[in-house]
Amino acid sequence: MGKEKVTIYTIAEELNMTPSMVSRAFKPDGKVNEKKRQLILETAERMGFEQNRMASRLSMKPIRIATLIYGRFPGYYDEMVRGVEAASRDLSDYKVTNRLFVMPFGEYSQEDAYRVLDEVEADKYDGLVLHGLYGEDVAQRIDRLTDAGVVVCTLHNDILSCRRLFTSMSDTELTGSMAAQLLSIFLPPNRNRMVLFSGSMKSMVHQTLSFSFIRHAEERGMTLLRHYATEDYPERAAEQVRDAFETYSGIDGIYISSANSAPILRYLEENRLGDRVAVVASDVFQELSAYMRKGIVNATIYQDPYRQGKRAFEGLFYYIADGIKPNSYLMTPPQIVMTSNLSVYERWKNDD
Amino acid sequence: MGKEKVTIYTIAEELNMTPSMVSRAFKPDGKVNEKKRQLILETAERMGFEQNRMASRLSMKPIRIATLIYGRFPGYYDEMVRGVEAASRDLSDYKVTNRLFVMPFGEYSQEDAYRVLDEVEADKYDGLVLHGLYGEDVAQRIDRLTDAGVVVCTLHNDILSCRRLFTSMSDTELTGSMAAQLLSIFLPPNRNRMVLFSGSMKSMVHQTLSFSFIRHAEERGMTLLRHYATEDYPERAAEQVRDAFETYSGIDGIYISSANSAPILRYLEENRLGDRVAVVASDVFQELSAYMRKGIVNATIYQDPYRQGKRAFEGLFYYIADGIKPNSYLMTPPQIVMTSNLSVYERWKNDD
DNA sequence: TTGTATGCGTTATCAC
DNA sequence: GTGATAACGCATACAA
Repeated sequence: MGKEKVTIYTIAEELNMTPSMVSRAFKPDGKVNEKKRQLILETAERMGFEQNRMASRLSMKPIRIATLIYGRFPGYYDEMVRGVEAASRDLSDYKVTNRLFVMPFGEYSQEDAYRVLDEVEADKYDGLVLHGLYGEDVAQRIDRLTDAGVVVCTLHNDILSCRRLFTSMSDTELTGSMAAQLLSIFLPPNRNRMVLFSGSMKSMVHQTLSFSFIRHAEERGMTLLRHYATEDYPERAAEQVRDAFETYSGIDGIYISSANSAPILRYLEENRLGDRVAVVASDVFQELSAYMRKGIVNATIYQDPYRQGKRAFEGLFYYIADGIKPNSYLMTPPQIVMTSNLSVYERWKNDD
Repeated sequence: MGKEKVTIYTIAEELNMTPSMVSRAFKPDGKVNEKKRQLILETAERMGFEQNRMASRLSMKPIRIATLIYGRFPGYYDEMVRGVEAASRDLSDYKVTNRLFVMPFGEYSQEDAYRVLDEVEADKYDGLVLHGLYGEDVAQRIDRLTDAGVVVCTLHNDILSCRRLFTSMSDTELTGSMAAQLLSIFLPPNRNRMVLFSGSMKSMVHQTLSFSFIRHAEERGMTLLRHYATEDYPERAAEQVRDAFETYSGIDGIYISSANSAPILRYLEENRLGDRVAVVASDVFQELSAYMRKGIVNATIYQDPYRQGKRAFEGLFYYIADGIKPNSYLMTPPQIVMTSNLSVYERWKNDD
């Protein structure tokens, strides 16, 4: 079994060619006689050659990626940032670097964010991970970046009709279905009237999520009393939950499909509705943890922002470095969290 | 911000030394004047030097790791193997190779497995991932391997009182607690009598798992009628489930903490107990999937054997390559699976 | 199109 | 201890 390591030298020797010849044969645009290329590729295959991407990248110029996070909920986008940074660290030996711009929604204006895009374009970065920017303007900017040679991927949200390479997001269709099943489990026997609090209907993510939930909830025989779009504004959510309980007498369950759950849960606590109403929430952050432990929230659906961020950066790198085109959507499966496994997801306590 | 890449050359130049000097300063046993070493380390820190492990590994000799899987349930150990292979692939650029020995329990004897250990020792592998071997003999063999310079980690199960470096396994304490909560949720109202079917009590894994479950179940007010240890034998499980329902009249719930669930579920189906008895099972494999879809199983706890395998190999590599000592236990958190998210875990359908 | 020479960042070897 | 020099495996500018 004494199989020697097979390199481009081994192959070159076997074929009486030079190593550079072999090297070039693997680059799609390398200048090589097509016949020889075929020959090289075949014998490489036969000899069990495996490119050492390490040595390869070592002799190539560094890859520069920028990450712009225009985030709403710190507990959420912090995790995405951690994921991006983890990927960047894991791949740093391949000479990729990440330039990170974290701009919380309240502290920075949209103009500030656009200025970063300018910089990314001017500095000719190789790739961009983009989160939290929406709308037609952004679509155009992304196309401009793409034309300038910057590969763009969006994180957590997609931006339609533009030439971003892919989107790394949570599987919203799946999330809706899981939420429906969870809520149906926690609903009191023979009771099935519930309310949905979602994010903004201008966002694709929340659209598909809401749609999926409603569909699956109906399949399970639940009745949707009302769908409130909180638009990610806490005050809005506070008003709406009050409205809900004033308008409808028998609310048995609530699904909060965005991270904007605190005002709603506070209302439930203050009005001692905790064990009368089944609640399924989204994500895991400090405030929510507390409500879970108090028994206000029965379960929550963790969207794994860490993994979303990680996969975004990785996808970008593998495309830029190796030309491996990822699927248009990298869907990260969400996970079910209840009190028994809550500690696993309280990342601010762990240090892994 | 035009920070040049800082390499050992940059540092050497700064200090009027040679690159070799700098390189040696980072190796604990490198021959360097202690004062100079300090100086080098400090300026490296100051200049923001980051070792390129890629270039480093490139000039070092390959690392050889062997993986021995003496597995019981194909659906389970196949996933572990996939995880090990994924890690091996991801790290292959660092010149690590994996020699894989998969020996199904029925087809191979313990002697066959021991022979592999001999080979690993004789061939002076750098590391070994070991799964499915138990007992005092193995402990001694592991110590011998360790003395011979082979770093050993165990996968899925620990082996006590031996000098294995670490164990990669699922978090059994957590699993027990999750199982208890899940079962309590699915139990019919005001009913709480349940039975536990576990693996062998000779195995640490199943001991702590059972113990954790029983403790948490009691905390939640459930009554354990009986604890059967199926010893991983299907026939045994079949007998025991019959015995259980003949002996106890009001069984409300069942937790099956091992992968040996098929005979039990078949019994439930044949006797139309599906919607009278709440069932929480373990892992995800084809047969179980079917029972979930039929409504016999309410939920299952996925132990993520893929990740367990991946982390085992990675841990070994990082220790051998960089001397980074992992925790004694790498605990992989289990995940909750119900019909709505079942498809995510049906790996035999997916090809990621 | 093909070959040569050089570089990528680090370690190992072997003189000094 | 210290300093040259040759690897490691591959890509590429440049010459042929």
